[in-house]
Amino acid sequence: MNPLNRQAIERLMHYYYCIQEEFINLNSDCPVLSSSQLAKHLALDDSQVRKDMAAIGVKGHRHVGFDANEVVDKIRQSLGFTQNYPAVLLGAGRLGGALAAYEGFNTFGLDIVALFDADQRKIGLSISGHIIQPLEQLEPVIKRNHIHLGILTVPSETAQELTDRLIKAGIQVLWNFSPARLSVPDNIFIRHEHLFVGLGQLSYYIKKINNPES
Amino acid sequence: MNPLNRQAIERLMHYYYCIQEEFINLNSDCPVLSSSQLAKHLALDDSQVRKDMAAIGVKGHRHVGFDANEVVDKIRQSLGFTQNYPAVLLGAGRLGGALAAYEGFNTFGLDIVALFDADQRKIGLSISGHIIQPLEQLEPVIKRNHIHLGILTVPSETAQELTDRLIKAGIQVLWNFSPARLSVPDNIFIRHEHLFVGLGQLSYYIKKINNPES
DNA sequence: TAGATTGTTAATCGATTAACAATC
DNA sequence: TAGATTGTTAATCGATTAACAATC
Repeated sequence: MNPLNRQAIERLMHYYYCIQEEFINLNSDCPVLSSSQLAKHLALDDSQVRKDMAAIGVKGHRHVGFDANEVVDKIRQSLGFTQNYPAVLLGAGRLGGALAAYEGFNTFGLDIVALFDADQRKIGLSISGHIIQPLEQLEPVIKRNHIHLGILTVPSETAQELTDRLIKAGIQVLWNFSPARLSVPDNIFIRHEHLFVGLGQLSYYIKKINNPES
Repeated sequence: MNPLNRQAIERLMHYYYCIQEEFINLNSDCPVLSSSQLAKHLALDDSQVRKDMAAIGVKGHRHVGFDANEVVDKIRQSLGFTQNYPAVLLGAGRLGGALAAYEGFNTFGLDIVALFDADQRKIGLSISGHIIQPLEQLEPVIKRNHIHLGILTVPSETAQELTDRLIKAGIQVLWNFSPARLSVPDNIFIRHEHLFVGLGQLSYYIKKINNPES
């Protein structure tokens, strides 16, 4: 199977969410969707949808469409949701707490097994079933549980230092919510959720509302 | 001035953050940067940087580079950070609280003036100086303060309904943190922070670690 | 001056869209 | 069957990269 590029993975995620919301369990036990239906929901071209289906090995039925359950299964296989993967979360503030408490992520295989915080006063507190641990426990917990994924919801000042510790302890995939641009070795995969980037678009659009000609 | 596309705005935001971190106030009161320096920091091509500078009207100096302060100023003007813009935030949960409390957004002109929640028990509580108000106050607050931007950190079940109310009340720009795909009229700008999309990439990469050949 | 850097045009690249034969 | 839908190749489009003259 050819590797999936960034855009394809993003589209697959939208298909996955959309199909479960709109096509599954509505009024049929064998729901069917056509490429043009799905394309319309997500504002894509229908041949794009058919290419993506081919990329994950779903065969459609001419004159009928694709089997919605099969599409969902193949997306789960292609993106790896069939196996749960454990993660550590660093920074048990409001954002970290929100991520730890959000159950919707389970659907995608994510299993946050441990929370850490530098603030001594938070140690021992519990967020939706997880006890906040001190950073000294970071390395043993990662090794004991064979964890590959680290989630960073810490202030940008400590983000690089903690990233280095995570990588040293064996973490290979990072999900960064701090505004910091972190440097990591080539073999480490890092996804940044740089929320401030979105503000650029919002601000630009608001400026245009107030100032239509410029 | 030509309109800026999505990618250009995103790059400008990274320039803005990077320049303030790395170039300003280090050891000079007239800091200078070359397109290749900036490009290296952000893993871009240097001609891309020069094109972006041209797009926002910054003139470089041959043999020298660009004036860092001028670049920052022109980005602020181009994206509209020079004027603060007020916003309402709906959903004072952990994520909403994190956004309301994050001061870094002020740098980009964002000013969250009011928090709302459907939960009666939260009404009157305060998050970093903002009192949580009941949803009945939504329309009068938006109109009184001439607010254009609405931030949604509510569960996906109520997201569409609240979106409709916001638009009716005059909101033209939306920042959506719920996983819902919301339908809005063509003249409304909406930016989705669909965090679950990132999980697709993380999961796919973790699968490849465990399973390198496939 | 020579070397370095911008500014801009041309070339390349990759992703998206269009088209259409195959076929149920 | 006729109409609808897939599967796939070709065409288009837009963004990125390369190249290089201008010049401080």
